[in-house]
Amino acid sequence: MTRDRPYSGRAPTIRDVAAQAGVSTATVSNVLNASGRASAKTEEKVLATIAALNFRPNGNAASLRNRRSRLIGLIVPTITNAFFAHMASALENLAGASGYDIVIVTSDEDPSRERERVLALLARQIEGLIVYPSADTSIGAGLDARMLPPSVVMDRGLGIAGFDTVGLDNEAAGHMAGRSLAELGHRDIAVLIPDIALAASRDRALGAERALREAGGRYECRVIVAGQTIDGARNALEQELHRDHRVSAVIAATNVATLGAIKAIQGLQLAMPRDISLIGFDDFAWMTAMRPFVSAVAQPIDSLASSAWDLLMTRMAERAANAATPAAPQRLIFAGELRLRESSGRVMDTKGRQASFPHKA
Amino acid sequence: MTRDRPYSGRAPTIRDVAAQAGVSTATVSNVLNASGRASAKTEEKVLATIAALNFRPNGNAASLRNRRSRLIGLIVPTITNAFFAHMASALENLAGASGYDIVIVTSDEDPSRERERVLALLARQIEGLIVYPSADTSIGAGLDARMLPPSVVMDRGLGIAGFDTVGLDNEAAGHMAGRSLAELGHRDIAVLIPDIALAASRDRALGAERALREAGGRYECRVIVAGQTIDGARNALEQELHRDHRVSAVIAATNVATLGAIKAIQGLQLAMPRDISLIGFDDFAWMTAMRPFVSAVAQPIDSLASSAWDLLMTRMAERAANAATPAAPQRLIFAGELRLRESSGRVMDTKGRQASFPHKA
DNA sequence: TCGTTTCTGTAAACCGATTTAATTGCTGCA
DNA sequence: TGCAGCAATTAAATCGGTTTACAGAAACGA
Repeated sequence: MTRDRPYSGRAPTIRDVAAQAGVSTATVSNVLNASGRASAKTEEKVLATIAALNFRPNGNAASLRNRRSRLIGLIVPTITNAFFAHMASALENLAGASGYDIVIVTSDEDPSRERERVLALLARQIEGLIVYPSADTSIGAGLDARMLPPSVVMDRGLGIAGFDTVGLDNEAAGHMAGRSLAELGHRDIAVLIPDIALAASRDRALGAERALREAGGRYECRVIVAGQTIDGARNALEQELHRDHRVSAVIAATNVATLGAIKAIQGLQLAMPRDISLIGFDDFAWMTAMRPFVSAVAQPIDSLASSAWDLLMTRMAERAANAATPAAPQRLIFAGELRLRESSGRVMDTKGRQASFPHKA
Repeated sequence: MTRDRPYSGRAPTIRDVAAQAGVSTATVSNVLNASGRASAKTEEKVLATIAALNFRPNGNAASLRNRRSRLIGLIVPTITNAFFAHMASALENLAGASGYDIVIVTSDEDPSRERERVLALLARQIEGLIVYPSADTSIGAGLDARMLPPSVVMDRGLGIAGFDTVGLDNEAAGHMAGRSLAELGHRDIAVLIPDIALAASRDRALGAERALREAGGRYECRVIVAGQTIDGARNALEQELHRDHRVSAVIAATNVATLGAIKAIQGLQLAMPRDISLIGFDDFAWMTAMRPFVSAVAQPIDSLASSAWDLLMTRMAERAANAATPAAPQRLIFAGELRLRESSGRVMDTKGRQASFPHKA
């Protein structure tokens, strides 16, 4: 035998509690919601039966009646990327403090999957949505603001009209990295980005290029589109470094690209910053666990999260108040922070490096 | 002006569709659920109005009536730990394939918070639960199997009675690492674990010690309890290495501890594996991005996830069938895989290392 | 031709909570 | 004594779907 009673049919409902306590369901509901409508004596009695029956209200039923799910959707490309994991965690904390739950879903960078996931969230009656869109042009492959609850778009889709937006100043962040390298004498830079179609990536590359341009003289800024995987980034950079021996510095525009770049550089037996400099993006613990410590542009995750949250709450309040004229969509842009460490340094001549390539060219 | 219509009151319901299409709600429901009960002509008509009104069913209402939420809860200590993020991702994929959604909540290693989160999940009528408990003795600080939907306990709580369990063979995994080090001649080993109260940690340490014991002769296996943070692990190991100069190898029992250990070793200017050997746990991309590549015991995340999922589905089917005598709880244990890389090597005498400590002792 | 299936379709109950409007029973006061 | 005012309580409607039980019509078999 495994348990005293097999599985005791249904969970108790508010009706069971009411019957047992000898009151109406309305009264039970009142004490549940602490509306102060019940007398102390009744309240005590009801509370006692609730405890005795081990009753817990069915949130779905309440949600149906209330039209309030206390649920916020968060859609990210993948939760295995540390940046999104940290963002999710920050948002979860903010949500918890306001009595909301967050349901995280992943799009795998696929707009049609994103659409499907968003639709699933809608069916669950989410009250708000925070999205890292997988494409810049729309949420969920063309879902309209009218079909969505209050939503804020993060980072990538800075251009999607009609939505509040929060993100990094990507152009400036790229510029920061580029300028730092330019000041160290680098004029031949490769920028590793996941996807040319993503404005965030593109802007980081554009910023880097502007920095080189502003430095004056000749320069070459090679943008390498490397996909969303570590190995993709690694292979793309390895090929590039084989092809062009003049590249003396790399900017990796995401944390995934940063890892790929490091692997490529290690694999080629190049030393940072002697043979090649690297500035990565996002800043996680492993970046200061390896030698050399890797320089990187950090995103202010907590600020991004809390302003996204505030924006969302404001918008939800507005809609709840049934505002006739909603405020114009806001756009909050945060600066990245360049954390200069050991992987980026003064440019050296690259003869030594060329010698280390055993191939014909 | 912002939009043509302000915010058009309520979303359309199945009643709106029924009225507009000139049928009953039952018929609409039938075509929604493709029960084949409607004629082709009616179905077409209904589908057309659904599209015209942009109707999407309220999942909460369906869920209330069906007693099926298609929701599975997953509770992990923190989603920012790469191991849990990967586990969550694997589970999400499995769930998606079966038409379930997963809602991930975090306990922050705090049993009372865990309880609160589980209760919130219950209120949302989850049909199943997968838990990495924050303490070994129970789920949600004492929640009883009778109060929970079908649940599987992961890894840490291998001892919680009455639940299906899947996890790593922690003792064997620790033994693997310990034996490898013993074969390389190490006899003084430190094992960095997050928490002595967690059986998983303890077992890894115990396994390591057994390996040393079996190697014969004198040995010292020092278990260092270092908490759940990278810096905690780092500080604890730094202190230990200062205190005891004979320690020639470290086993870091989690990925967090591994990162902390690397930082400590780097900070002390020790070289791996010359001055000290390291075997970490869990295996993520950054472990092969740094030099030396770090040796580690990898967990078979996909196998763990899919057997947890299968177990859960089986149990849910059993309960749905209202089985009088549920099958006895299962316990699935998987072997870890030791990936020997560069951070662990033959023991050397430690004179050189002692010289690198500038302190008095 | 009549009884029996088979198809389509619907009215109404139902899931489990919340909320509104009404009711009951007191207390207080003129 | 009569009635307003208030506190405590409840019956019933409601949220938006699904499902059951039943009805009418068409098809079928003998």
